[in-house]
Amino acid sequence: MASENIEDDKKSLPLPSADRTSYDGYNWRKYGQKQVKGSEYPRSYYKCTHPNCPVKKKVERSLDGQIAEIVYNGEQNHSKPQLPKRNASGRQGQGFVSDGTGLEINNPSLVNQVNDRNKGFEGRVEYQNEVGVGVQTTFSGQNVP
DNA sequence: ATCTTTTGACCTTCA
DNA sequence: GTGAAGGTCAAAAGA
Repeated sequence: MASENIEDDKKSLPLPSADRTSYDGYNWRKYGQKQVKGSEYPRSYYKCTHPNCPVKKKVERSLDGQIAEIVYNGEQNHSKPQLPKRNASGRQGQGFVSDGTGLEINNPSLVNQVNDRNKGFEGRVEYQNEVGVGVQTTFSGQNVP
């Protein structure tokens, strides 16, 4: 594999997942695309498809098809969707109903900032990460004094 | 039929 | 108050 597959073949995914863009465990719906100044690449805007999910995601790609920058806005208020969960008939108890990733939902400062539309703050900045348990909270800028 | 993606226009914010 | 850049919404098409 030299370096192709940039915009072709989309029906040959041996993996059960990776249906949407950058599979990170959540479902995103693209709601816009704009070209920002200073960058030759267009920026894509995604929003969580869950109800009551004020989570937004900004994704910028490079010509190589690699993620140049991913900016997450806000936090998931609900757990991850049940993807590879096959429940045969006769299921009742749920011993593992909590988040499958262990993502914590307690960021008053972040929510406050986002809610107040604070400037000089970009919520969370994350780079290409793997799915499963790669959820680190990296804060950029300054926090409340 | 449902859902997602795509594009244009409009709105918001900062200087 | 205007301009520019960025951000968001809506309608239509495709899968």
